[in-house]
Amino acid sequence: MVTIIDVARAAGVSPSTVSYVLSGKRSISAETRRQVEQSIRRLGYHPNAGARALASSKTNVLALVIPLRTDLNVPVVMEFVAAVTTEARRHDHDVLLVTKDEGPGGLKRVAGSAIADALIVMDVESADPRVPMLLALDRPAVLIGVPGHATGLSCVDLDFAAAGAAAVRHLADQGHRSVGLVGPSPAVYERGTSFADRFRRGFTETADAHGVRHWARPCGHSYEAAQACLAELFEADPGLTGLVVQNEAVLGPVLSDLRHRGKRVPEDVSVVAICPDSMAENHALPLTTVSIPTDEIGALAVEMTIRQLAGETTPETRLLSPRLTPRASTAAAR
Amino acid sequence: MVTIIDVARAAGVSPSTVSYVLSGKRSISAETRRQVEQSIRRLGYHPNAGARALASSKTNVLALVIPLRTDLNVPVVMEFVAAVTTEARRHDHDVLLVTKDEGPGGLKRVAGSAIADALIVMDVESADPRVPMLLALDRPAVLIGVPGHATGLSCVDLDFAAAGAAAVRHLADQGHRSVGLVGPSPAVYERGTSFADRFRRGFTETADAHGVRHWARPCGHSYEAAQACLAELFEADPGLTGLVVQNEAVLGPVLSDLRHRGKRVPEDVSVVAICPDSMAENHALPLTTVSIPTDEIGALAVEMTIRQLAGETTPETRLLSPRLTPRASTAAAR
DNA sequence: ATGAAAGCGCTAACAC
DNA sequence: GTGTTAGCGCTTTCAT
Repeated sequence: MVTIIDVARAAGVSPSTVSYVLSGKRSISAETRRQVEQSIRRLGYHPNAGARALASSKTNVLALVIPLRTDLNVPVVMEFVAAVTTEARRHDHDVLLVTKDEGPGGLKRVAGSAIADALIVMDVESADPRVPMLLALDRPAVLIGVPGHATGLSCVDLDFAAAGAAAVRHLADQGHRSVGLVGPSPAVYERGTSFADRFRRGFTETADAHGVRHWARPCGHSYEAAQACLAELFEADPGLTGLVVQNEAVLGPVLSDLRHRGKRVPEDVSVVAICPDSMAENHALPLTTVSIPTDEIGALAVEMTIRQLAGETTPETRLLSPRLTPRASTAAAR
Repeated sequence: MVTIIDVARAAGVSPSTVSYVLSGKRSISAETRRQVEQSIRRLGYHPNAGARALASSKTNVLALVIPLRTDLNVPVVMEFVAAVTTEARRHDHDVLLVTKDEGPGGLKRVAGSAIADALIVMDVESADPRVPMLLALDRPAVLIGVPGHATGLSCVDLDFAAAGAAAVRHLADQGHRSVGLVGPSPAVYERGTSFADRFRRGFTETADAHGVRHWARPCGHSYEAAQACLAELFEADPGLTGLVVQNEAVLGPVLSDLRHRGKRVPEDVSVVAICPDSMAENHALPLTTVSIPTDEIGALAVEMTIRQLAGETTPETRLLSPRLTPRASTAAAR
């Protein structure tokens, strides 16, 4: 193994000089820098992460806590993971994966063993035991999603209330007078994952404000669940002409069940999907969406984490404004 | 921060004794162990990962290299990530994420900085520049998937040739005389990701062996691509009655396009899907599958890695036997 | 602008 | 069965 001492010897300088060339924390003569950099390259030197962490108390690693459940949209989770990892590298950090099923203990383990400098936590629930743990840990931390009530932790998320509102407004503007929401699975509501409630609130309030009749139903991830959900919605109002689907996993089933019912999209029913844009364009019919900007959210989470690591201390909650992209699945009500 | 010295003092023993209690590397009297364990708990001690890594040259971290591309099945990738992470924890290891786009340099960085003890690499291509790098690195490494030709690296994967064979055999046994393969996207074939070729070979050879006519086509991830793919297949043989879909992303589109063509499943066309079981059961029609056992593959990859870390040195390639589960999407040919 | 040296917290000989 | 101690490779004062 090549150490900093090998490099120092080869360059004819002291180890500390090599360290300073690497960190840029003090000025180095051009000639020395050249020598050192050349030796580093020639020897193929890489600073030892453990030694560095021990000496500096910084690992340059961010822990990312991901949900394992399948009642969430797996591809969406994967997009977050990719976005966070990519952005972390951009800031010279690595990402350590922690699974949600480790619970608060997992966070404690990571913080206690100083294996990561900060934590990014996904899929936070309303009374999530990890929130008090994060507070107690007193490490830089950012939540992707927001817990039920303010906690003093930094959060990033799509403004789901505004997203729900945008979806309904789009339909209302097109003359729809009765709309249905195909929501996330019941389990998501039950454990109080707030994005579901926030979205439904935006949906409901905006529909009320526009005098639009509205029904909201959770929906499991199977075809049968989607079928049952639509059955309920159309039973509640056979005249329903607008559908908002906040459950990307059943987009396919919803669209085919509509077909079975003899409802054409968008002639008979307009459909707005809430999902990443990448998932809206590969359907038989390109879907009007309120997009979930996973890249932006992931990148922002990392930026906020890095800023906390740099000393910024006041927690902030950033809710990104939704963007609705009209495509072929919505049209004016007849 | 609580250090091993604090624990030692509290327990009235030396630091090394605490270390040995933790590692179990020498015998400790019951009483001493009790004292130490109690102090550890009382003080909330966690060994510092950096210090440990520095002193022992072991990080207890596995690097997992994941593809970011979307021409692979994202949910499948996510399942691997989850399986690897879960199994790693079972062996007291953590997982560090590295993205494929870092290329060979990423592997070098991870190995060079000793930030992980071993590497697990997904989505290996036929002339993958990461293979020679892995060989040069001389660290424990396991590939999920197999490169074009033997490399001296350990590999785990589904036996895709056998999977292709099983799918065709199932159809042939039901009396189908002409079958089509909806394959992964062209890009997957182009970069020589071998699972696609191995599957197609199993498909082709088995069809030949059974005297079954066969056509294979790659298929992009959009609805249009699926439509075009089926158009080509049915143009090649309008009498086609068996379809093998090795592209989970277009399962929905394929099924709806079949409907548009007036082909009922399974009355007119039988469909076998290659995908994780979790993805086969949520369709309008439960699908006959050859399942991709992501959990097993991921867990096995970790086990093989851990075994290498324990000193096992001979590389091995493990191809898991496919399992076909008949469901409602296949039936006897009329 | 550079060097010397004291740790960072732990493991693993080496003692007894 | 337990204690002592020399590093592991780096960062960062403190000197000059």
